[in-house]
Amino acid sequence: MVGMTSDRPLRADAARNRALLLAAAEREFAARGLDASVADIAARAGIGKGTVFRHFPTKDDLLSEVMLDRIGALTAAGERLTGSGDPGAALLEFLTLAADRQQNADMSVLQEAHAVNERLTEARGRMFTLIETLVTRARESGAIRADITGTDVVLLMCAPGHVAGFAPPGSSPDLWRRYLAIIFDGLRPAGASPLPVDPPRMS
Amino acid sequence: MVGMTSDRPLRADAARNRALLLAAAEREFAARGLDASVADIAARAGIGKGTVFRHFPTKDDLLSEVMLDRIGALTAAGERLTGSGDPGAALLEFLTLAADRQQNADMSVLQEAHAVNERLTEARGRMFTLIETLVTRARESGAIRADITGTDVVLLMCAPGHVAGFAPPGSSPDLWRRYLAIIFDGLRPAGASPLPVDPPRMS
DNA sequence: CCCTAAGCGGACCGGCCGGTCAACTTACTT
DNA sequence: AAGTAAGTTGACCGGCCGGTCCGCTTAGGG
Repeated sequence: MVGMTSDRPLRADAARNRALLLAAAEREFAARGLDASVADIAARAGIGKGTVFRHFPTKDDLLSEVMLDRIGALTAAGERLTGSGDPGAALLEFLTLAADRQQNADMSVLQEAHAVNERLTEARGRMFTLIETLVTRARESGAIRADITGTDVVLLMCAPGHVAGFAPPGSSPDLWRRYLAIIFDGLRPAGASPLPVDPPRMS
Repeated sequence: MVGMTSDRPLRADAARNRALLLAAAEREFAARGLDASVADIAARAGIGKGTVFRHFPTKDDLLSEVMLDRIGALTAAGERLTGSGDPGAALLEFLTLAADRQQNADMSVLQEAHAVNERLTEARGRMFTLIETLVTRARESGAIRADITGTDVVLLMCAPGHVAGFAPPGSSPDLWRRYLAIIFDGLRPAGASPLPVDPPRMS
């Protein structure tokens, strides 16, 4: 019996604290990346540090759970787009959703993938498959150039948020949209120059 | 008398150690970013940790010196390109040099600019001016679209290395060239879509 | 209402890291 | 060759962080 998670239902206060904790962790990781400390997360949630470790045996487990939520939501939204009549617009919409996450560049934490949590890698795989589908359709419809692969898009999807993160503090919180537009233009067939290196293969 | 650095010439062994230290720091920062520890840098250089702090009062000062070297070399190379007859190619060549730095994504450390070292901000400013020049000429020659500013390029210049850094371990060390080509295509006039947000203003 | 197990929390531990220091070594001067 | 200032070094310090633990609180069933 490996992997059984639900022994019994959570007590009411525990469930509330767990939700507070996850929300706080999401905000804290978004703001400070992997350097966010467990103590700070606990403080932001208004609970004790020990309680964090009661809910998640490890900081990495907490991070995994947060990422799982995000990836799940993004994948679900993306899957709803696969039926769109305009594959190019669908891919752009998906990338917009992916880069949005309140202009944080931390979704990239996903890609580092230190925690090899089983459920997380599975969710990752599901999202990669989705992206492959969106990219294939966009490619076949002529919306993006022929030599772009799903892996390319996986690697590029967090770049707008990351790039915009370097802007000086006063800048528009929507700046990532500017760089998404530029990068997506680079994926279009118009005026495409030949690409010098083969795309990587994802594990 | 503020800013006088050269009281007297360094002793021979001290000069040698300083060079070893800077080389080791460059490699270590490139490999592990800001998380590189002073002890590891010292070990890589084959010197004691105390010696590091004799040469640089602070880890940030050491980092600043390394960045200063890099920015200086890159700026010098870039200034040699401003005379080129093909402004578009000159900009692309500059971006290639910038992203190259052995495919490390850590040049971005520059942009975070925690250390407000006076010389470093000056070097930064000189490089920004250079980039502005290269971009203006490329824009006026029609090599890149009209709505791209120097600031855009400053923010985008490290993206290829950063993006390629997420690729699985076995990938080509030249993968950044692929993403530089894609992003640069996004800067070209052909098939450009209107940009949704104004560019930021650099301090 | 009361009992108990589930949940909570903060003091505590070991390890790491940036930075200091005083004892030791070594390159240059005369 | 000898003196000395410059340079080196590793033990050491304080602070932070992930993770543990045990005494306390409280939800919720009977």
